[in-house]
Amino acid sequence: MPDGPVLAVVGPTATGKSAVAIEIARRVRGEIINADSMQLYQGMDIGTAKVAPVERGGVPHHLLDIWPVTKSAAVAEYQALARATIAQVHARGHLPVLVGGSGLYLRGALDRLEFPGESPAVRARLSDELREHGALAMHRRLARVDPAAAVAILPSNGRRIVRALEVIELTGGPFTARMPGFESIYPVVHVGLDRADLDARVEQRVHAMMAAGFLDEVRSLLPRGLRGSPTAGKALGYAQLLACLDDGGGLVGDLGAAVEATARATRRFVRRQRSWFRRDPRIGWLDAAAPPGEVADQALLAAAPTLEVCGW
RNA sequence: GGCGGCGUGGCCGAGUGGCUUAGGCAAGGGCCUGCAAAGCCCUGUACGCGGGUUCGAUUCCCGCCGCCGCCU
Repeated sequence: MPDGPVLAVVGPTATGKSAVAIEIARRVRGEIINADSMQLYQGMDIGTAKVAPVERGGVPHHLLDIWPVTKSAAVAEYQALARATIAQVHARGHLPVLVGGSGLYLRGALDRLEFPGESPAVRARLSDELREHGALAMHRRLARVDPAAAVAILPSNGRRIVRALEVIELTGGPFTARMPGFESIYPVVHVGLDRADLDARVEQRVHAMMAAGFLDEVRSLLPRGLRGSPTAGKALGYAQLLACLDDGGGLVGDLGAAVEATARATRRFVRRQRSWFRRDPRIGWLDAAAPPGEVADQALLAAAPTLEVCGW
């Protein structure tokens, strides 16, 4: 008996994935599983465009608000959680609908991907060394212990060099810097959403977020340790707004400039997301400019053969 | 009308008589196995117009146009 099917709704931010996913879930008794690395955090609602409970249309949502803002995100951990959640949804006889724009998280959940271990202590030490000696020196070291990895990782990419050295030190084996092929462990239907007017929507959305109290949200996260948190504090908008606030929540920066910077950074992010998803041949793209209900119908039409094979 | 300054690639902004001609931002493309809304890489021959000087001008000279400031 094959595993149950999974529907993945992917694509760049601000494209309307959440609404479409809810429409899909309503039609097929689906349950939504978040695949957005930042919506995993508690208290980050407005800035991550998290769907409010009342707007979820009675559809169960999983893996939202599971981490405190201070926690450093971890794909491997997410992978385990996502797979466990998928199994639970299957057990209920429902369709898991994975929604999000975090490419690596999506692949971690759905694809044959295994993450080697991590050690905060080793990582911290290597990061210190990186700061002290620079990326080039670290890259030379990597070249000595794992020439293949050194070839795959650019000498300027300190972060990946550190991770490679960390894995090598932990496992004693070489670091595989190559992503495996696109091979899912479930029968997955990948639905990609995109639209031509994204830049304008991003601009609009940032302003809407500000009007909805984004700044106060960031303020409220100050005592919870948002500033200086390794992952959450670097999220789009949060980083820019944080720079405008002192530790007491007082406004010390140019808010207008921060908003513009956020919109710009988001546009750049959209480009990176497109470049990531573009090369995944499994994704079937739909124009998200149509109403969510229609897009959902199209998505289910595309998914029908796979669902049928799985006995849906 | 006079005097002075300016006019550089989408924007900002250095600079130079020739040595493929800064930099930043924006934009586009790409990479990506544990911070991934992160991190990293690649891509721009432009000097207002017309003459002149010169082997050679975006850089010097003259004129014109435009902008800015001051003066009358």
